[in-house]
Parts: sequence; structure tokens; C-alpha cells
Amino acid sequence: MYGFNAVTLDKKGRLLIPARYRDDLQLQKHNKIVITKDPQYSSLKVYASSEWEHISKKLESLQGLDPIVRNLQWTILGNAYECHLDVYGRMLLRIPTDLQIYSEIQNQKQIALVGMGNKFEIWNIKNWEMRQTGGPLSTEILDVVLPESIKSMSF
Amino acid sequence: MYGFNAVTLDKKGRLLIPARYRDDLQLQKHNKIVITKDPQYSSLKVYASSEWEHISKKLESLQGLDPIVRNLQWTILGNAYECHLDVYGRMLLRIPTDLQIYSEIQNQKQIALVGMGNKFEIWNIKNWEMRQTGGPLSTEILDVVLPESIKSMSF
DNA sequence: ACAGAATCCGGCTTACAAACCAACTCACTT
DNA sequence: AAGTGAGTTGGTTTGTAAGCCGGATTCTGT
Repeated sequence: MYGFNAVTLDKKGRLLIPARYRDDLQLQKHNKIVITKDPQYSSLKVYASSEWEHISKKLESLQGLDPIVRNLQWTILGNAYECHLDVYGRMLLRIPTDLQIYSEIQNQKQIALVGMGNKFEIWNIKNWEMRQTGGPLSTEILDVVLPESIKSMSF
Repeated sequence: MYGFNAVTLDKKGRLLIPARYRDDLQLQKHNKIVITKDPQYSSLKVYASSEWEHISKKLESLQGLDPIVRNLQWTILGNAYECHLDVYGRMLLRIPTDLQIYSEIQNQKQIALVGMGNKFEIWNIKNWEMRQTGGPLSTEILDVVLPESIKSMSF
């Protein structure tokens, strides 16, 4: 499940997950997904439940004395919410208000869905476009030195 | 499959790939190809699905907290689209509008196809010619220090 | 506690775009 | 020169998504 998709919220605030994403998420079994904050950018990350199991277990197992690790745990685990899809693959945007504010999508009609393989991301569409036009390799300044324990992790 | 080919983009945004490219991509298994942005230049890259599997898995597994890695993931994974061959085995690619804009091929009749062995690239024909003659491109490589994890990768 | 109101949620419909298919042309081969 | 395969184009079909509607459920105020 890759690629960008602009998605509209209906009047009820529901978000339809495009069919090609749905199929790849293996949502047949339980229509359950987990949505949480991106620890670095103003966006949200959405995982199929199986993928979430994997990530959360790994995060939990990290030793919690390192302040960077604690911050990651707080951000990712502490802001994770389960969502369910209806039979048409619609997700009611009952994303908690603080997550909506965090990702700057409150009251936005158009939202960007970006498939990244094992997950997808939700962006304010303007922010996503700015990322795209800002130059493919433009860097953000990462002012912390990552501890070894999370060097091998991908979220 | 190497070398340059001039090809036309039809009114529906479709691009017919000459048979010799198709034959060399080893598409026997799944008639599936992936088209995505080139992270460094205003051009597009087309991979056979087997090659794509390899690249995407590797990219997904990289340290997702490094901003350069994330930019690469966004550009390559977040803009990847699947295409299929038609029933007669012809490669008629529908290029998404945003990719047409990125590669500056929108409303261009003549497009450059450049075979690069296990993949091929799609260029605005003027940009390709300028590349050949050393002229300026609208997008230049950004001077960043690549993390070790992607130094050994080829896209 | 009950009635009215507001919100929630599933189903249905319609419009549209993408995938499919068929027909025609061109070029190359034998 | 005729036949075959490749390239081109446009029409048709089908699947998807977005809006709409109405029943259900929860909430609120009296």
C-alpha cells in the first residue's frame, strides 16, 4: 500500500479509506486499526492492528531510563487510539481533538493519505504539499543523538 | 534494456512502453510494475515488481527517525503507484497527475524513456537533453551528507 | 422519567473516473 | 505483397467514492 491520495471528509466527518489501501491492510479479519502521533512531524500514523502489535511490543521492551526513549514511548504509546471501520471501509473521524490539532486537520475538508507500505500517514494536505515541494532531500535538523537501542527501529 | 527512446504521452495521460523494455523487465511472474518519483531529479522511475519489493522492503526497514531517511521514504514510497499490463501484454501506463507535474511531462507530446538495466526512467525530453549536454536542470542534487544506512543503496 | 432533540451509523444512489476491450493503422518480416 | 505483431486511439463497462437519507441511539432538559 503505497502512494498519495487526497481524501475528503463527508458531512458527518467520516473518512473513506480508498479500496486499494483497504485491501493491503489485511483488514478482513478485524476491522481494527490504530492511530497515533508521529513523534517528529505534525502528522498522524495509522497501523493495521497486526503491525501495531509488533511496534508497540518492541517499544515497550526498550529500557525506559533514556529520556529520548521515554519521549518516544509517551508520544507513540500514550497517544494511540483504536479505530474501527464500517462495512464500507469508512472511518469515523473520531480522532481525539488533540490529535486533530497536532496534525492540523481539524475542520479540513481535504486530507492527505500517504501509503508507506506497512503503515500510512495522515497529513494536512497543505503541509504534505510543502514537504513535497521543499526539495526531495531537504533536511530537518535532528538535534538529538539517538540511543543505540532505537537505531535499528522503524516506526 | 538500455538506451534512450522518445515516446508519446496520449490525451488520457497514458504512456505506451515499447515492447523491448517490457521484455527485458522479466515481468513473467506478476504483470505488475511500480512507478515513483526520483528522489534527486525531476524524473520518474519505473521498476518491475520484483525489483520494487527489494527496494521498498529495504527502505521501510531503515531507521525511520533520521530526517534524510524519512525524506527518502516519503518521496519514494509515498509517491509509488502500481500499474498493470493489459490483456495483450501491452504496457500502457497511466501516469498520475502529480507525477506528471513533478517530472514536468504534463501536456508534453514527446517524453524520454531511458533504460537503465533493471529499471527505466521517464524524463521531460528537454531536461534529458540538458543533462546530456551539461546544462542546468530545474532540480539539482542537494548537498547533504547521507547517513551510512543508505550509502550502499541503489534506487 | 420521559419527550424532544441532536447525533450517530448503516444503507442506497448517482456521478465519475479508471480499467477494459475492440478496432484500426503502421511497420517489419518472410 | 500478405500476414503478424506492435502501437494507437476511442468507446464501453465496471467499480469506487461521495452525497444523501432515514432509522436508531444517545443526550439533554424539564
